[in-house]
Amino acid sequence: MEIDACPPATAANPFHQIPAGLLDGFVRHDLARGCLFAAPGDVRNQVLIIESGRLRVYLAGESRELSLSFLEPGDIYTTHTPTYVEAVSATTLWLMDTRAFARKLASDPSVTPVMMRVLGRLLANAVNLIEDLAFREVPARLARFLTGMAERRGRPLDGGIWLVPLDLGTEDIASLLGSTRQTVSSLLNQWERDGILQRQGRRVLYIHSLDSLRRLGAEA
Amino acid sequence: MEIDACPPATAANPFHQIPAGLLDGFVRHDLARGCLFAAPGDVRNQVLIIESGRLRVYLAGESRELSLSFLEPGDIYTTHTPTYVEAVSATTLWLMDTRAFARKLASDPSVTPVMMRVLGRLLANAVNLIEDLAFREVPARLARFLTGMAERRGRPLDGGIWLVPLDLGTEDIASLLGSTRQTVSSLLNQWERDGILQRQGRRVLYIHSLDSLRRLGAEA
DNA sequence: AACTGTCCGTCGGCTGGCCGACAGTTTGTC
DNA sequence: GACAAACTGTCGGCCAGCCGACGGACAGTT
Repeated sequence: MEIDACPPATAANPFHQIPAGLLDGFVRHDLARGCLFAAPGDVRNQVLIIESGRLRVYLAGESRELSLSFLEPGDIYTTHTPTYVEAVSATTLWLMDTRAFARKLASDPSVTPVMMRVLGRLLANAVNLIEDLAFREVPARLARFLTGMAERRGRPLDGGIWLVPLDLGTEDIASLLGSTRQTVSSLLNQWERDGILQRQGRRVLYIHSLDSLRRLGAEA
Repeated sequence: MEIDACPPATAANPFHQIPAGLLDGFVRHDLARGCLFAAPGDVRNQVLIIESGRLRVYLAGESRELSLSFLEPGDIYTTHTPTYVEAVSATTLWLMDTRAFARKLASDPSVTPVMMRVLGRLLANAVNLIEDLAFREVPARLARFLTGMAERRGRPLDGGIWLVPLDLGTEDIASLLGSTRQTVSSLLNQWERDGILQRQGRRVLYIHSLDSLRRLGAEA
């Protein structure tokens, strides 16, 4: 699962690496934690750039939600797509109307490659998620999610053990995988019994055999 | 299902409505029927414009394939995403390297909106497909696919009946929906027995009750 | 300590729909 | 018009995993 739930920590805020000219015409805006910023069906289409905080992009069905990605400082997104966007923590971002942005693109071609890269990355993420949903079963998705977390966030300890901070509840993980709390719960406990991993409290995960997880993730 | 398996029918080949300047720098190329044109992991990224014929864009798992879209004359695509692209029938297309195309974009800003629209449409399709896979069951997906075809391609006849050209086999439809031939076949036949629709040969579909289909598509 | 809200583990039932199999039908080709 | 190749309809077996239910563990709060 290539969901970007947990990008690598960077010392500097990547927002400040954005070329100054790009922000011309954007308006600064603050969102409180928990604020729903956009929903499918909104008339206004906007381009947004995150300065600080964290946004969650997700789809909602009858009784389930599926998270597509988490936006972090420096990320650019557009509400063109019919998704919900919600502030997971207090967030500062810069906004511009899609129409106005299109005019900006026409007048300043240097913006184009940035935009292309943004769209390309969104598209690649979406395709990866489609592959997961269409071809992989829940155990494989969970295993891939965990190995991804370990690679991005984990710290290796002695004896091939990895310490992975994990500040998501069972339900949150399930929502990232397009599965349910119960299924994820029983898989995690099964693997704990198998000695593949170990949960420590609610925020920390020890992975004893990353290889086993990789094998599980490659299956099906 | 908003998959663009079937863009709006136009009397003339839509390829010839493409502004002449857009093709500058592209190279004409012919593909035989069945030819695999691109696969994930290819180093070359290309932009392609279809002149005639038909291409299928798809993902492949262990033993199943999922079609993302069928490309028809006038369509533009880019192999940026890790997908397979295959000629379903003999196809003539115009190619350009992504790098070169980026330079073209920079020098001729009028191309940008076209490209943005292409990427935006791909992204919207992908998100819709994710929603379908995550939240909707096969009957709802099929119903939405059919109503989409009717809206885009269909012609209303007398008595609320719609004539919808449909040159896809059962298997093709199933692959667009992430389902199987058997399931789609039995659903279509069930609905035919219910009087909702009627298949005429392999290329034409009559929809007697678009409302029923809409209701089926809204379910789950 | 009792009360309450939130989260986790586990079980059994139920079902959507995948899969294999096979027969029947249409289409294309020589 | 005959033969192959490709497509379609249908059935039954089977299983991943959703869903509801319930009890236990851990906070807080009074």
